[in-house]
Amino acid sequence: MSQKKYKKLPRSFYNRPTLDVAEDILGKYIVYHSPLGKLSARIVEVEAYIGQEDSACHAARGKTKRNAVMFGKPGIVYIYFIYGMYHCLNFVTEEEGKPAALLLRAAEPIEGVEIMKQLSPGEKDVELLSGPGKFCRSFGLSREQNGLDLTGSVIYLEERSFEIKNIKRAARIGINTAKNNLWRFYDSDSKAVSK
DNA sequence: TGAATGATGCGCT
DNA sequence: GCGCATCATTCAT
Repeated sequence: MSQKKYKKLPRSFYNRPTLDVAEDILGKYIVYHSPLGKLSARIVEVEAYIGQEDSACHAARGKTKRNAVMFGKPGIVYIYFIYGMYHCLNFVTEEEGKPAALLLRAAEPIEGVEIMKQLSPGEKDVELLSGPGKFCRSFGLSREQNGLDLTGSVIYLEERSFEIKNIKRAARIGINTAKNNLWRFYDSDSKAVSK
């Protein structure tokens, strides 16, 4: 299977202020070599969660077993279980010791669409990844993938093009505190943004 | 078409 | 126990 060699994003991409990474990550491609086959998608929506200054962040009240990877190196995957049936995928940002991450909320399916449909039966293509819980379900991600390194070969981000994005900012969804922080970033041109 | 609600497990007070 | 970085379904307007 020959194809163009794309640039895998290095750890330095994640080792920056989280809000900067949030803007830059829109339009990037996430690639996951799952047990079922290769999956990829174009990122169109993320939210920032930034440790100390953010009461809505899981890490705001200190390090625990659950949020430990947020305190570690940038460029690591943080996956947690929520509402008894869903998982959410995050990318750890900022230097080691400073807990911060980006929640991947939505993406457009690119490769492995048939596998995603198998994991999320009955969904229309554009809805397969249009929400954080749906993304993890369609990608087959769970806590077993927590802590994976984005600079490895299993899951990583790629730069594939420099297309124009129409980036909008808004308040985060499903959050009760720190509503004044407009830390949800999304591409308003995309039909795959969450509801 | 928008608001309310049930499903369901786990981490924290 | 309670609340949660969700989603699909039900019910009311």
